[in-house]
Amino acid sequence: MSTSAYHPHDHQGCINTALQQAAQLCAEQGVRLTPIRKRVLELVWQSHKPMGAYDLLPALAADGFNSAPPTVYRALDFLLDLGLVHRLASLNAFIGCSHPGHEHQSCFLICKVCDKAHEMDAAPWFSALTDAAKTQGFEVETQLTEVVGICPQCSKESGSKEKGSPDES
Amino acid sequence: MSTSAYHPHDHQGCINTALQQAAQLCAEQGVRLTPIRKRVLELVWQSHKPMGAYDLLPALAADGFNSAPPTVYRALDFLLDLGLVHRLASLNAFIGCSHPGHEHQSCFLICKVCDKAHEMDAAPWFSALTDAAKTQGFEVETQLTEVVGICPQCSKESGSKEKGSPDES
DNA sequence: ATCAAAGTGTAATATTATAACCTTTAATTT
DNA sequence: AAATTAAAGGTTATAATATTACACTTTGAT
Repeated sequence: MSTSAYHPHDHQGCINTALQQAAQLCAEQGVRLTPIRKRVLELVWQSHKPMGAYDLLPALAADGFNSAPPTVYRALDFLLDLGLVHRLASLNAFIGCSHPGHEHQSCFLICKVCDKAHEMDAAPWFSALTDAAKTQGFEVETQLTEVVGICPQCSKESGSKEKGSPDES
Repeated sequence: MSTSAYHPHDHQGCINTALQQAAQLCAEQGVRLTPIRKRVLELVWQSHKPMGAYDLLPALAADGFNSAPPTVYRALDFLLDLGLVHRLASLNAFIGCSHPGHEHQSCFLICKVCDKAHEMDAAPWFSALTDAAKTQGFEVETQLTEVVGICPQCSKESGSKEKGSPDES
C-alpha cells in the first residue's frame, strides 16, 4: 500500500490501519494496547501533522480519560518503544509510524506551509552516511533525519492561488 | 585544516580559531561580537560536547556576566544566525560550528559514550535526499541529521580496556 | 483467593525556552 | 560635543515540554 500524507484521502482508513497494525503488534509482543494507549495512537493519527504531547491532553480529557502529562507521556513512550509512533525532535512532536513492525531508518519530510510530515525510508542514504562515518572510525547506531520544505500539495497551491488554507486530513 | 573532535588535541587552538573566525565574520557582517556573545561562543567551544543553554549560565555568572536565561538565549540566537553555532535538536544543546562562514548542510555524529559530537559535511547524501524527496514532489529547503553511535576513540578504548573514562577536551 | 506485575492517578517539580518591558550602551547625526 | 536613534542587555515573569515519586488499581498467573 502506497500512502501519501499530502493529497486528500480517506483518512479514517489511515487511523483504522494504524489501530489494526498496533493491535497485531501488541498481540505478537504480548503487551497490552489499553484504552489510553489506543486513544493516544488514534489522536496521533488524527492528522498527518505531528502532535505535541500537550496537544493530546485536552482530547484525552474530553474522552473522560485522565489527562495529566504522565498519562500521555507513558502512552507515547509505550508507542515509541513498539515503533508505533516516532518523535520529531525538531518539533517536540509525535507522529504515527507509517510502517510499524519493521526495522527501518526513517526520514521525515516536514512541510513548513501545512505542517504535515511524511515518513520516507532513509535506507538509501543511511548506508551512505554509515559508510562515510565509518571512514572516520565512527560506528553509527541510529540516525534522525528531519527535512523542512514544501510538500507537493502546498507547492501546487502556491502556484495556482496565493495564501490558500491547506487541507486538514 | 582537518580537525577531529575525537583524538586528543590542542583544544585551546579550537577555541582560538573559533573566536578568530567569529571576529572576522562579525566584521564582515557589520555586527558586534560583544563580550557576552564572545564568552558564550568560548563556552560552547569549551569541549566538543554539545552544551545546554542552562549549562552555560553558571559559567557566565562566574565571569560576572548577567546570567538569566534570556542573556544566553540571545547570545546563542545571535551565534546561530551567523552560523557560528549549531543546535542539536535531539539533545536540546548547542555546539560550535567547525567551518562557519560557508553555506553548508551538516550532519552530526554524536558519541553515546563520551557525548562528544563531530560535524560532518552532509552534502554527499543531502543531494540524494533532496532528489528522493523531489521525486515525491517535495521541495527540500533545510535538513537536520543527527547520528548516534560510538566515536573512534571510545570504540578503541572499549576494545582495550573496559569502562575507561573518555577524554574531556 | 492470593500475589506479583503492570498500568494508572495524582501532585509536585525539573528542564528548556520565550515574552514583555525597561534601562543602558554604542553608533550616527546634527 | 550634544542629541538622537538603534542595538544590546537587565529583569521579572511565564510558557512549553517532560519527568519524578509515590499511592492505588487492575490484570493475569499461581
